[in-house]
Amino acid sequence: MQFISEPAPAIAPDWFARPSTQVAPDLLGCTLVRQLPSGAVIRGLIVETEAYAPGDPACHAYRRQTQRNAVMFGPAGLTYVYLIYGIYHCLNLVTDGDGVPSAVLLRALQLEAVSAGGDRAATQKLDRVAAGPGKLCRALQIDQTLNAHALRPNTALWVEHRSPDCDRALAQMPDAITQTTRIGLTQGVELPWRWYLTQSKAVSKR
DNA sequence: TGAAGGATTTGT
DNA sequence: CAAATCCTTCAC
Repeated sequence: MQFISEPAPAIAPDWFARPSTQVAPDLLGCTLVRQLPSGAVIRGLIVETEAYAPGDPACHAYRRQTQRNAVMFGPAGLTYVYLIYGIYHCLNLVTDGDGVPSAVLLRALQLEAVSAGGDRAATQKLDRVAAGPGKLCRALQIDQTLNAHALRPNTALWVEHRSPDCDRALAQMPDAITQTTRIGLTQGVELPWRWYLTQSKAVSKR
């Protein structure tokens, strides 16, 4: 079953103004849209997310507000992009109310095939290109210059709602979404705040 | 001012 | 399992 379909309405900032643990699973099946400076557009279905919340020792904002994590304390609907291990970038979407530091990490996308044309090998390869938070940002050419970006249609980055078909399919199938623990953390390891589309071939490894 | 370490990925 | 690689954070 494929969830990719026609462009759906863009998600408004208010939609993100809920706890990250609610937004994270709801983002599955939505489409992340990146418009490059050249005007080229890359679209990908969100297939894996993680939530970070207040009181969560793994959250960058756990200790206090700093210059880096400041955007997480702000209003919902903004991006939080940071550099990890000096090599990769990670893309978060800020959630919850103003003053409540929380966000959802986008861990994997199923990229929309532009001209795959039923090529099995090409499709399999495409499934791995954005499978992981670092690879996702590499594929979409996302770096710190996109930090604190407001998600709005026809800007550099925005998110579109699930298609009606996708929404229906996820609602009908109880096991369509898997909830489990987060990856790569040293703290908050036990919290089951990672979600992914169970059947997706584009989720991150490990 | 310095040192430790990280929400990752890749190759040995 | 260790390297790559650099920015952020915290300690002194």
